[in-house]
Formats: sequence, C-alpha cells, structure tokens
Amino acid sequence: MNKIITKLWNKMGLTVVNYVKVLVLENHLEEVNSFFSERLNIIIRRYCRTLPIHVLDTEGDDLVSIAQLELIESIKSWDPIHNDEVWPLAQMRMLGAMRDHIRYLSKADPSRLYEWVNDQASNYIEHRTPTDHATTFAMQDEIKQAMKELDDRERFIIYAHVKLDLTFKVIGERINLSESQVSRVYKKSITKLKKSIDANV
DNA sequence: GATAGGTTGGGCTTGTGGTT
DNA sequence: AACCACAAGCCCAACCTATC
Repeated sequence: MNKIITKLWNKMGLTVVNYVKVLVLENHLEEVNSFFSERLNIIIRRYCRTLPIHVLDTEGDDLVSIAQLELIESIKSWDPIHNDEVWPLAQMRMLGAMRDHIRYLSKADPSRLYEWVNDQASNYIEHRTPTDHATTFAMQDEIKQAMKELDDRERFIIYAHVKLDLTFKVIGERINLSESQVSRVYKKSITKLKKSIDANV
C-alpha cells in the first residue's frame, strides 16, 4: 500500500504542490508578503548599503518592488519536495534581480539612459526653482497619501506599469489575471487616485 | 442586481523587410 | 535614405459568464 502511495506521490506530487502554491498566491498574497516582509527588508537594506545615495533616491522604491516580484516568482518555481526552504532560493534570486536592475540602468539600455538624463535635467531645473520644488514635494506627498487608499493589488499594478514599465500582459501573468482585467484594474485605480487627490486639494 | 473576471475584436503604434 | 506594406504587440471597450 505504502509503495503505491509513494509511487503515486512521485508521479503527482509536484503537480499537487504547484496547485497548492497557486491557490496560496491567489488567495493569500498579503499574508505571504507579510510573512516574508521582515527578511525581505533585511535583504533590501543590505543590498542598498552597497549603492550610492543618489541611486537609492531614484531607484529605492523600484528595488523594493523588484524584490517583492522576485519573491513571488521564486515561490512559483520552488520545488518543496526536494527543498525544504524557499528562502535560500528567493534570497539568491532577489539579489540577482536587484543587481540586474542596477546593471540595466547603468549601461544596458540606451532608452533608459535617455530617460535618466531627462529625469536628471528635470531634477536640476526643479532644484533651481525653489517654488516648483516645493510644489513637486507637495504633489509627491499627495500621491503617496492617495496610494494608501488603494489595496495591495491596485498599488502593485500601478507601480509595475508606471515605474517598472511592465506591460499589462506581463503584470497579469505575475498575479494570475488576464491582460484585460489588469487594464481595467489599472484604469479604475488611476480614477480612484485622481478622485482622492482632487478631494484633498 | 452588482461586481469581478474572461474572451474577442478593433484601433493604434512600432518594428521589419522589401522596393525604389 | 525614403517610402510602403505587413506583422506583431499593446491597450481598451463591448459583451458574456460566474459568483456573491
């Protein structure tokens, strides 16, 4: 009897486990994030210590999102039958992803370099005009406050699309939604943000 | 009935290869 | 180099279904 169960498990085990992983990620993403959040923050902080402050200023938030995304991807690709812990794999992948991002920004993509030059130019102009600088800070604060009114999924979609430049299709694949649904959630979230900002003006 | 989500198809943009 | 045609990808709206 035991032999049959073992044989069956060897054949079906990974499929069952993967199914459970998908269920957990679909229904308990917040709990998963909060379970790993402390260790995740330690990894991010440790990596951020190796970066110059001006890079942290512009890319700090991106690195957090990238690490979170990579954690989810690690859980998806983790084989719990042969590895007890997902964390060593996740840790390795998160560090790799953050390094890749910085490497990508620094030399890989000319278009991002162009964006970066533009951003720096804007920063410079803002720096030279104190009133605009204050307005920018106020606006950033308003957006941050408004973002707090969105749920985790909405925040993630906006962040992934606007800041990380991911397409709705890619975002959908990562959170198990269709491209269209991501588009709808994105649009709805933007409307919510606008309303929230308008209400506070 | 309201809401969330999937499918499908159309409009638009961008990339690519061929032709002049 | 400039132009054109086509393909592919992206986003969105309309419609439909499932769930509460």
